[in-house]
Amino acid sequence: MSTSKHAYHHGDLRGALLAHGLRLIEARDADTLSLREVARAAGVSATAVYRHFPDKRALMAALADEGLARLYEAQAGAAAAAAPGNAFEATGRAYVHFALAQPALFRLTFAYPDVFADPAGDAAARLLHQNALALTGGDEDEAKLVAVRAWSVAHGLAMLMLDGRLPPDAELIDATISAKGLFPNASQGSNSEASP
Amino acid sequence: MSTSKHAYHHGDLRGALLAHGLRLIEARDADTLSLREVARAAGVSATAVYRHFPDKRALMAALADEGLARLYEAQAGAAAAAAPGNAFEATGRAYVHFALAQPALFRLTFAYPDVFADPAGDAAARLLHQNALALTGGDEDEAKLVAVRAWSVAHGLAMLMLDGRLPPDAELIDATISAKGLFPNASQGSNSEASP
DNA sequence: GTCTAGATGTTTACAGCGTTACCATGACGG
DNA sequence: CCGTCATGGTAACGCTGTAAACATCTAGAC
Repeated sequence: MSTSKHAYHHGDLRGALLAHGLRLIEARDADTLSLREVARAAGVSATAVYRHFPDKRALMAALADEGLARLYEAQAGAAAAAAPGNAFEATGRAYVHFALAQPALFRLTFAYPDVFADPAGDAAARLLHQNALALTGGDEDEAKLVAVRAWSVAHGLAMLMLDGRLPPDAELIDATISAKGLFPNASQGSNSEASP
Repeated sequence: MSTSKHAYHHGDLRGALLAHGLRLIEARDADTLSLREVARAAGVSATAVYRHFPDKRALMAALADEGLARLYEAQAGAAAAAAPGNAFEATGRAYVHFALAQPALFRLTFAYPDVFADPAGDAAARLLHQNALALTGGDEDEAKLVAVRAWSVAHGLAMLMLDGRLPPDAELIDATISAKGLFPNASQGSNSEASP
């Protein structure tokens, strides 16, 4: 564990590869990140990567893991900062804004299905489920459906905006991700400003 | 116009390339179609493609055009076959089912934003707008929002299923793409929801 | 009919990619 | 001190998209 800068052995090449990979993909629009480019950024030969990841897919999946974690953080932060009744909408807005802010990372996050047993994925799913449950007043079956719909709306809106099919306007996001518009007859429990 | 099998000049290489490209991409899961593979399938050298398309992107965009046309046909067919009140839901279901049936073509369709001035895109947008307008009872502003929401739900659900985030169940599609669930207070004017 | 110009095809080549086989270095346990 | 093994590098293979130069067929002018 030398951690010296000019060591033949890197010390923590795996971490360095992930860090450089994230740095590279954040300043990018499409997910055109190459294994060789990441190795180059880390100042290492391309084949050195294979000592830490079996193939490119594994490297990208690790980056996708980190992307999912950041997406969850953005959502959780937005939910915590929002008023109690607006937490669900806030997470949805944060989801789409995250996608627009870091398009390549967002795409990468969903391009690699290996993120199944990911803790961040679990946390995000839990947050979504809780929000849905609050909206349905405890109805489990209805909450599952609401969760799928909410996720689909946010994900679809993000994708269509990223793909240039819809204008990436903040107002359009707000209007689309609207609990009142999407789930008008929900939440006898915790709704704040229900229709009079 | 020889159309003989051994002609030096192909006759309609552009059309042949598109046909072979579509045939190849239909039997595929990811959008990993290469220009050289299409050329090989057409029995032609790779660089011959450049006499008909400026680069690979243009070839893929042309394939995406055809994909969009087929997606629209699937939707229009489903709308025509459905009962009058269920046309909107039917188009949404057809959208997701098309994505599941031809994942690579569906992905390709949205991966190339050059399909802006496409007639099929216009037709699909018109169909969506009409369906939304019927649901809102003529309210234009509300119809635009409903259209965006419906598109987002269908597109997001399709993408999440293609990416292995949601199980590709027909029942889940039916339950999610439900006009009663998504737009419960529709078809009666529905203007009790306007924002402040 | 012949000639010529342009459209359409081929061959060759180049740089970049992911990946494998093999070699080099150096950290660590005996 | 020395061997072993994790961790690095080099060379090479087949693939990709694409440019340059060359070949062939077609179409119109005379």
